[in-house]
Amino acid sequence: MAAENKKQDKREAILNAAENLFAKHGYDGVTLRAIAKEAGVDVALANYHFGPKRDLFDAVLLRRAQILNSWRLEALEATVQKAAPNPPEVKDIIRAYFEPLFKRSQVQEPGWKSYYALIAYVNSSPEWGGTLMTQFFDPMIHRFLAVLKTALPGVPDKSVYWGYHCLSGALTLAFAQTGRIDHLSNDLCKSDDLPDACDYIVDFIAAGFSDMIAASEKETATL
Amino acid sequence: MAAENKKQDKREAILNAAENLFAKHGYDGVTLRAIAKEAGVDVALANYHFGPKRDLFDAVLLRRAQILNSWRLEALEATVQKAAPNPPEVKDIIRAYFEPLFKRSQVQEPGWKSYYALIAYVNSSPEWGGTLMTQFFDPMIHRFLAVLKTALPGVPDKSVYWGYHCLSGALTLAFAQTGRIDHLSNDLCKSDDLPDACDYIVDFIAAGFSDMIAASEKETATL
DNA sequence: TTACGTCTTCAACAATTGTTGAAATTCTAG
DNA sequence: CTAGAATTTCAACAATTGTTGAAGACGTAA
Repeated sequence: MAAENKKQDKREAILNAAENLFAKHGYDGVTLRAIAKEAGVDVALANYHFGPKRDLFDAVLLRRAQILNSWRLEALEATVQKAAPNPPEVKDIIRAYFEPLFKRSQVQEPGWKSYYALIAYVNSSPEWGGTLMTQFFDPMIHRFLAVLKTALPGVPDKSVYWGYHCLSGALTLAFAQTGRIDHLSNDLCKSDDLPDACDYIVDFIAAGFSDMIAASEKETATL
Repeated sequence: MAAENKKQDKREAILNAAENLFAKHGYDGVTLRAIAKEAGVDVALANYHFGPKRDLFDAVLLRRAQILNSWRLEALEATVQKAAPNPPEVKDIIRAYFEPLFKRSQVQEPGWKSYYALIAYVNSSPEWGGTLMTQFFDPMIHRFLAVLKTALPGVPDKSVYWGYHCLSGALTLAFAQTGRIDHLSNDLCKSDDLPDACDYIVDFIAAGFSDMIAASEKETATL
């Protein structure tokens, strides 16, 4: 069985090994020899398939990026459709942003977990956070922000962007799965139980945005 | 002038260079030779003062950790005192957690900015996020959580801890100063303008916690 | 089979890594 | 000034790094 994947077997094995190791130790913390060893493959093969080390890193990032974007855009547009012609509820928009990443059955696979940890590494790296995230995820995020603004009439853009910053930070830290929240909470919270984390984070973030509406209403009332 | 700091001049120069470079490129992305060059010092000197590379990394982290903890505990206890015998407002507690890091004049120095970026790197690293952060910051954080719980009566601990997760994620991403929010917002938000970021983040996070009170009251009302 | 293009390994390269012992310099106490 | 200690540099080490060209193994179509 599974005879069809034999051809690109080792190529995929290299990507998997690289994904896992880069996520754990960062770009510079991983050697091509470590990747080759974990993939059960000679060192030179990585260079043959992907070129220099840096290109392999990009290949790992790219492999799952479009899948991720399509999951989220799909959920977002469904939310928009459902509420039309009104704008969706804030919480439904936030849910559309998180749930595809946290509640699909696939995301419990080690491959996706490694990928998430890798995204966390990239997003909080001063070296690549600005450029690589932009390159892979910006169109999806701009669509998300546009929809979010329709649900937050009268709220200044600056507040929305800083709100997104908080959202992104919470998401990034969840992706990192450092086990820190487990330790702090005496294992009341499990950082690798993504579906469970999702509900709490969505509630918290949605409340932050919803409060902006109340604040802006209060402000206009006093004018 | 400044004759007194001559003795430990180069030792400090090594710490400063290491802080700056580790923050930018991570532990494995920096060589001792790069640190020595930036410090204007021979390679061997780092080893003489700090031992192996890993110990230098710890020394960098340790140098400012206690200062940070004392700033925050000071602000927190002042908030507690002011409100006594009642628990403080949620927003005042959050403010005590953020403002010492964002609004002191010192924190605009490049040294502190590098240190913050380094904390961001450590906190979101699966390799060290669990252990190093615990080692340096846990007592302060537990005190903070204890005070926060007094302001959130009836709120389940699990919600509080996940709320802290969101808080920590937002703070960590702000520390990283990747410039991403600048780009997303067309420079409406500046990731290196920490005092400005502080107000928005505090409002957002405080709203997330405050909403827990409303949610728990609603729940008990329906019983 | 044979021949050919793709995939994989082997062996080796120049460069760089963290670390160390000895020499040179600077500081400090008497 | 002098002796001894602390600091700093110099030179070199064994190990590891990413990369490469040639040789081998594999699959496939004639």
